[in-house]
Formats: sequence, structure tokens, C-alpha cells
Amino acid sequence: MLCMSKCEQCIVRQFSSLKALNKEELLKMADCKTSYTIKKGEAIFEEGEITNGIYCVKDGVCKLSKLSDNGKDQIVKLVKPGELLGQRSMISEEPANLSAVALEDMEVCFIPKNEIMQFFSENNQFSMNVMRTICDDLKVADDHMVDMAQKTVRQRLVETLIYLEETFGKNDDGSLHIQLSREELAGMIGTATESCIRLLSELNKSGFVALTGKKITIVDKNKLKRFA
Amino acid sequence: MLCMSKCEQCIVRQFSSLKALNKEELLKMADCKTSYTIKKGEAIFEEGEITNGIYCVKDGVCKLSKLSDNGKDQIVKLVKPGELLGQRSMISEEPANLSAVALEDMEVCFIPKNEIMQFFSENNQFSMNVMRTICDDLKVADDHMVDMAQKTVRQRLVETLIYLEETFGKNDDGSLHIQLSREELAGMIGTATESCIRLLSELNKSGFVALTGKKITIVDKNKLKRFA
DNA sequence: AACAAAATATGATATTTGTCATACAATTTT
DNA sequence: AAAATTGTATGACAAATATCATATTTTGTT
Repeated sequence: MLCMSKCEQCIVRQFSSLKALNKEELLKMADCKTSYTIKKGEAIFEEGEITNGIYCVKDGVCKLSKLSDNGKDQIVKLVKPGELLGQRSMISEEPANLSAVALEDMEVCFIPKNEIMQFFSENNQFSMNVMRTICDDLKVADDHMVDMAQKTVRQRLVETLIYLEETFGKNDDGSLHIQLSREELAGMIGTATESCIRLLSELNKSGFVALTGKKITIVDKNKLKRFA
Repeated sequence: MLCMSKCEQCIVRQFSSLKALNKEELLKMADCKTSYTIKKGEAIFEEGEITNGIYCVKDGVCKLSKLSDNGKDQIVKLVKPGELLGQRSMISEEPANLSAVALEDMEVCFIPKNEIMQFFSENNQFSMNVMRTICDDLKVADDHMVDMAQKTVRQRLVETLIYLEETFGKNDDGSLHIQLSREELAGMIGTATESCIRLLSELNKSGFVALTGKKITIVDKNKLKRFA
């Protein structure tokens, strides 16, 4: 689905590397971008696909995940509005290493590679911004790796719950705003779905979190932290 | 220890982002660099330190590791001659996220931040090279994270042994050229030292690897792979 | 060479986590 | 509304891994 809005006051510009672009560049970009609506559960791109550009996330959250040899989907990162998608493989000139699947209905814009490459060569601030974003991603990935290697499943679950609350906020009733299935939560933590469910239910019985259907509410964040 | 060699035919130039630099830039760099000799076991920088520049690894291998809450040192990456060190924290303008400790005697050169930043702003190819390197690191880190989350310790051990042989080569007797203590190997795999030793000795008894003192020899790489 | 210190090895055991089976609940389809 | 499908929950058990104790070997130091 195509849509012709300008890029100038797009939310993505305020948060991403794109803030370095000037008016002229934004007009050029608005001109060559394609806007898409993605339904919850649909893929923006899949592991191994050649993307040839980047996606700007205007609305909705998606997961970046990788299928492991054991058949389980490991979620590597959640991407929220204002962030870019697919820069890494575009820059490395490789097929996507991860699949991007919408966790909610999304609005994204696609910007072709040659356009971005031109910005790289003409706008140094833009290059530096992208570089900084990727450096931040690298730090997060390194830290994440250490956590996977050194922390228990329980610790990872607790930290993930807190991360989800702090990053995506709460509903009016206090429950986590972002909706993940138990399988997806397990995929973030790197554990079996049953183990994830079991630990959640343990946290529930101990009173640290409350479970109401699919909804998860953190009752006392500090106690939860200390408990981990 | 200072040394005044030119950068023009330095090994680092052939393998790293630095190959984009022209003669003039190389002369400037040779002029402001500082060369160091690092003894095995010594740190080039530690987690949390502000580095203010990057290091070029001329000779010797070092480990990049992070101390986890449980007191164990997780090795995130091994860095070999020809690679750069410390770009990420320099670009993010943050203290180092990882410690860099020499696994062998090393020779490295330090290049101050402002010098590199100038190359960034004047040499687009250089920027792109650095960006590509960091993107590659990010991919490796993501994959590594998935492995930590989804693979067994045995699989990780086997894959690490093969990686070590393929990346750092073998001695004349066929044993792994790079010398890691069992504790360090465990730190790469993300497991307890005893578990690492136990699994190694199991691989030894099954005839996939041979242990002679500290030396580890992969007897049959293909069998080893299949066994994992 | 003798000693001390560190690294490696192994056994016993506890804990964590995964797997399989099954039950129950919620959601979707017919 | 009933049936079918999917997601969540829990028990029983097996497997993987960590921990602690203690040898044994290697390395470094005097």
C-alpha cells in the first residue's frame, strides 16, 4: 500500500540516524520511499532474503529473530517506532541474518539502498549517526551474549520482564503493554516454552508478578529485581 | 615503548579498514601513533576505561572479555593481527565495554581519536570500511548469542575447537596453535571450567581429540563436527 | 632439586533445565 | 453453539550442567 506523506515530520526522523538529513535530502527520500502496512504476524523480511534497502518503523513493534539448528526461534531484538531496520545487511551487502516479523500491526517505509548510499557519501553526519547506532547495537548484542552464557533462565526472565515494562510501557491496568506469547517470551529468554511458563507461574505464586490470561503484570519491580 | 616504523607496509593495513587510507594519511598516522609491546597476560585496556583512540594489532592475539555478575569472565571475541581494537567505544564515545587482555606477547599501535575522526570526515571509503567491520562484528555477535541460548555446552565446545583450529592454525604436531587455559576455553564457551575439562576429556576418550598436557589436537574434524 | 602455587582431572552430588505427556483454557472456525 | 485448533499450565521424569571436594599433574620459584 502506497502513501505519499512527507518525511519531514515523521516520527522516525526524530529518533533515528535520519535526523542528520537536511530538507533537500528529506524531499528526495519522500520521493523514492514506499510505505507499507504490515499486519500482526506478517514478516517484513525473512532470514536469507536480500533486502536492498532499509525500513523505517513508523508504528508498531516487530521482533528480529533467527531460527536455530534445534528448530527454535531465538528473538535477538525488538524494534520499536523510530528505529531503522535492515541497515546491517545493507551495509554488509549480505542477505538478512534475521527475520523481522510484526508483533503488532505496523506502518513502515522502505528506502532503497542506492538512496541511502548517496546520503552516506554526501552527508558525513548521517554516516556517523548510522555508525553510532550500529555500535550501540553491537554493545547490546555483546552484553546480551554474556547474559545468555552466564545468567540463569530465571534471571533472564526477570530482566526481560523489566525490560519489556520499561521499554514498551504499561496498560491502564498495569499490565505489560506489549503482547508476547509465552513461546515468544521463551524465545527472547532462550529457553523452552514450558520452562518459561513454569517460571512465570512460580513468580506468580510468589506474588512478584500477576497473570491474568495472556496479561502479565509486574507487581513489585524492585522485589522482582532482588529476587532474580 | 616507542618505535618509529612507517605504517605503509604494516600488516594491519592489509587486513583492516585502514587499507582505504592514502599515502598522505598514512604518513600523518605514522607520525602520531604510539607503538606498544604487551606481554602475555597484560591488559591493553580494561572494561570501563576511557580509551580515546583505537589500537591496531600488529602481532599476537588478545581476548575481549566481560566480567559477569556471577564473577566469571566471558570471552566475547578473540582479536588477531591485522584487526583493530576499541573502535566501538571510540565511536559510541563511551568507556570500553570489554577488557582486552593479551593471550600471547603482542605488538600494537595506538592511534588517537582525533586523528581517526579526521579520517572519518575526509575519507568516505575509510568510514564505509569501518562501518562494514562493525556490521560484521554485529552479525557474529548476534549469531553467537543465538548459539549461547540454543546450543548445548558440548556443541559450543566442539564448534569453538574447530573455530580455533581454522582461525589460528595448527602446530607442527597438529595441535591447536593458540594456547588457551581450560578456564579461558570455558570462558569462550560460557560454561564452568570443570564442565569444560570434563567434556574435553570425554572427547579425548572417544578419540575425537587428543590431549597432551595443555595441548589439544583435533584428531578428526569431520567426525568431531558430526558428533556434536 | 625441592617446594609452592597454579592448572588440570575426576568423583559425588545438587540444581537447573529440557522433554514428553496430558490437562485445561481461550480462541477461531464451521 | 459445537467442534477444532491453538495457547497455556502442570506433573513426571530425564538429561545437562554446576558445584564442591579432592586428587593429580604441571609450572614457576627459591
